[in-house]
Amino acid sequence: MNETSYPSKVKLRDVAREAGVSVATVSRVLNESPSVNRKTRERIESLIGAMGYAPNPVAKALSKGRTRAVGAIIPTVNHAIFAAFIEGLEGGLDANGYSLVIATSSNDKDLEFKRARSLLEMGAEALILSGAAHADGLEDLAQRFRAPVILTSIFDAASHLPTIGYNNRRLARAAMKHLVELGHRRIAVLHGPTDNNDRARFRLEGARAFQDQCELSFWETELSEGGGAEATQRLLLSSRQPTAILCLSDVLALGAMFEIQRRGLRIPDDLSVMGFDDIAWSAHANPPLTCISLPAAEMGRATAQAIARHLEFSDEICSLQLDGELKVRASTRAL
Amino acid sequence: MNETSYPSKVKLRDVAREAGVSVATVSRVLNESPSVNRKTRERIESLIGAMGYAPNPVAKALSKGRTRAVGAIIPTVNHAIFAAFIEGLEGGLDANGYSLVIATSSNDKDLEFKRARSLLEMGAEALILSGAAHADGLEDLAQRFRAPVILTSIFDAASHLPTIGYNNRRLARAAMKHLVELGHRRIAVLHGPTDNNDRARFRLEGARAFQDQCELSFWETELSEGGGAEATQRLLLSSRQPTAILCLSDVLALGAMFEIQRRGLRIPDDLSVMGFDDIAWSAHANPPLTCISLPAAEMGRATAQAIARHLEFSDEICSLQLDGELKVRASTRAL
DNA sequence: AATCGTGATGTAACCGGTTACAATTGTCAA
DNA sequence: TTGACAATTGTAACCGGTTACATCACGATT
Repeated sequence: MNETSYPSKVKLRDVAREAGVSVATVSRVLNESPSVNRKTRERIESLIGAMGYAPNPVAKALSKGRTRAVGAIIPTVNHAIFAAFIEGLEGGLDANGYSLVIATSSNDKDLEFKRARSLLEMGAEALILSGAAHADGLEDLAQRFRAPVILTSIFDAASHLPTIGYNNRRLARAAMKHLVELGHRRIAVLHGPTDNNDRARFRLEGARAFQDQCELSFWETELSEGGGAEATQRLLLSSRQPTAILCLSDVLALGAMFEIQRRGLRIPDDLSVMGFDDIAWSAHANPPLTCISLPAAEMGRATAQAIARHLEFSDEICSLQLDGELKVRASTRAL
Repeated sequence: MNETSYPSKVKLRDVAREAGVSVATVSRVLNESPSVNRKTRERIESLIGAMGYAPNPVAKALSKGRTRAVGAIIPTVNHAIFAAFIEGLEGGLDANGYSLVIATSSNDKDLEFKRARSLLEMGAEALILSGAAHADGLEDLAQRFRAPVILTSIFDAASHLPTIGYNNRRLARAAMKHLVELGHRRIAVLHGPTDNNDRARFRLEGARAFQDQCELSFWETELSEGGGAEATQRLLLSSRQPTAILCLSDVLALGAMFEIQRRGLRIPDDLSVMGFDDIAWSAHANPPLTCISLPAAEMGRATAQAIARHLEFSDEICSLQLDGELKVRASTRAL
């Protein structure tokens, strides 16, 4: 430490002066321009290290017209599946030199629009959203800022915006198929709010595809463990008891399992329970939860990759379908 | 829509030209300088609206020397308690016109240091960390960037950096006290990794305070539901069975409950279980989990407030102790 | 009438980088 | 010797705002 305790921020020009060259040359060294003499480059590089110079990213952003920031708006970070997604996303962006700015929408389209505007005004170079349904004008807005929009958590080949996610409808069908193949014919479907949440709607549609083959009942509730418990309580009081419950989100399944066991019923002997997401605890539940497993973290990484490639090399952002997977564990049984 | 589909970004100077004034005047209108003639101001304001002008935040940041971005580094977003914190933080910052940039450290000090550097180099005006233990030099680094550092999830009046959080030691003592008052004398304490995690260590110390009054055993495991299940499995095989398990994180408690019930034991009849955090599902578990409830979202909001006030009005950031609360539910019983 | 003060606005430097273009130097072939 | 050319480096405009300071018009004061 031979520096003063508060080295007033060293700038490009300071390095240049010290090195006896112009700012342009130092800038070239920083930007790995090939046309710098090797000795000069080395001298400047060591000087940069010695002086502890770090380029001001704001100035760089202004002159390059690039912020290297990406904005993501998710309904809530407080939900394991989004958290896993964010984790993958942040890791993937960071590895490519981008930073992630997060905002939450609480599934409110207007709020989402506001947050989108502020992210874009902040300089976000791309916008990551969840689901397919958004406020009118959001797309125009992003276009005005020339920021690509990527929809996640869903896959829709027909969407004119790129989607990176799963085919929720198909996966819900796969879940139903599993239950039906086990012999279940009376199935209760628990799901979160469907307005303002198209993923929930798609999953619901997938489940409904089996309406002819079995007796389905649908129970909407708040998307939380409490909601799962509450809906289960209701359905256990209904006249025709199901033999299986399909929860279109694992958090609902957790609540359902709690409630079922609270009533003294056994899973899967008295009632099969199936989830959707495969969040961290699902494999360790009692009994381990059969569910559709979604690669949320991978979705985050894939999204990061696609954005980085688009922003760096103008590669088109292609929709990408990630495969969910049926994880048969012990919470479902054949009738 | 009488604009072309891609209105090439309108700038301050465009508005100025259109209004027939200089850029300075328009800038004054934007910055609410009082010395602008009312009629001029109104004309410019309406023009700003009509032209859809939005100031470039990067340019503003460069000239003002302010980015209005705050960086937070948390171990993982994929954990309900951090997620709740982030939610409160993001909301609080947004309300004050700041944006939140998130990075994760995986409880790795070196990685945390790297992430801190990149956040600061990005222009973060403040740095929010978790816990008290950080890489050497991190504080110097932040000082060099003149960014205040706030430690969260802990409260330590003696820390020379401001801390906003709970007294983990005291709260762990409160948890133990509850169990002891219920008559428990053989207690197993489940906890996550303690190296690189001082919050875990503090909680552990708090629990250890009761070492004289009762027989304690400590079980370290991975901080996850799986870890909780695994440790519980081990401890249920041990020779001296505890009458109660204190889990120093709710996720561990969830795993523990699953495992206990998997073994056919009843909670709390055969074994009391207590948690620490009070995450979303805890109140709905079967049985509802007795635990120490931490106001994580409030911690986020308080942190946002403190930072905003510091950055706006240079108010000193004061340490703030938030009170956890013992929530007695049904997973513990008197012996 | 000359001076002064005040409110409103303009001018231009500045924030800290990037980069097009100009300038300089040295090398080599004609 | 000299012109052409390549390699290196410098100059200065530019990114889009902010703001200190200068300027100007106009009514009030003496």
